[in-house]
Amino acid sequence: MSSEIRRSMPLLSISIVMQLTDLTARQIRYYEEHDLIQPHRTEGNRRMFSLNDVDILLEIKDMLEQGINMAGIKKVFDMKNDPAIQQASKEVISDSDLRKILREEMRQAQRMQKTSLRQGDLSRFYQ
Amino acid sequence: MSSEIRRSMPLLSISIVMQLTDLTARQIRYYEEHDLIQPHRTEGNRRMFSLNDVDILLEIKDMLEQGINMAGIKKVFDMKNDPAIQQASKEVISDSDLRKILREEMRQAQRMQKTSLRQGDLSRFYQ
DNA sequence: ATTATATGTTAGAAAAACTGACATACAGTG
DNA sequence: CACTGTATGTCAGTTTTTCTAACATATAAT
Repeated sequence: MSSEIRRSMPLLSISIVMQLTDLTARQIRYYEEHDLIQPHRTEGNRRMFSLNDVDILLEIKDMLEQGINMAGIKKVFDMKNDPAIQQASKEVISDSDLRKILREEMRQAQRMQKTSLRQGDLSRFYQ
Repeated sequence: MSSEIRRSMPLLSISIVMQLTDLTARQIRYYEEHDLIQPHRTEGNRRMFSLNDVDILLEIKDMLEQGINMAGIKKVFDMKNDPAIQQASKEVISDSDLRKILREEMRQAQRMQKTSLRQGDLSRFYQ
């Protein structure tokens, strides 16, 4: 999809992403360390972020504020990328893991709603 | 207009603008020197460009390739910003200046067409 | 032949970003 | 209560990026 290509263009330096997300450089790098984002690198090894990355960072921020930890956030993103898990089909996640995630999601249900809204926050920056 | 605000947000470093426009840093700074763009500055004095700036740079590039010089480009932008000149009304530009510009525009008419298209080139980067 | 224009190149300085290490607040657990 | 793990702060030393200013140069205009 060409719109994916656009939104995934690595145009933004870390300082701009800090402003856009209100996260510290430390936090952004930490989330990368945990594989939640994979910013592009320049020849000189500087991180370059796409608008997609910024969206993801805003989601991470919201979920953290809701008390979900890295592991939980990772699972949530995994679920997004693989709808199969929603059918509880061939997923490689243990039953206890799955129950844990679902329980968490239940408990945070209303606030998750707020998260979904928050996701759209960045739309004002492109188009 | 809020869409103006979006497109005028200074998000891009000069190296990214170089990639996007295929201009050198020297060229970009030279055009700024001639007041064709006014990039924002960080606290540390680094230039930060908006998508609008990039569009303008692409227009400058096209016009230069068509043989229009800085002065001509300046006038073209002035005309854009002040539609009054199109009516040849209260403009502060001398008659000879005006004739010169118009002659230039005539001669480059077909290619100016191409320029207008070129302006839209960047649309693929936002939305 | 001279001048002006647009751009290249270089040097030295300053800002921004990187990694890695150590510090710490807070939550959860035995 | 002491202990541990998690997410983040902070600092040091280094590298990359960007800045200005100056000088060089090719091409076009006079």
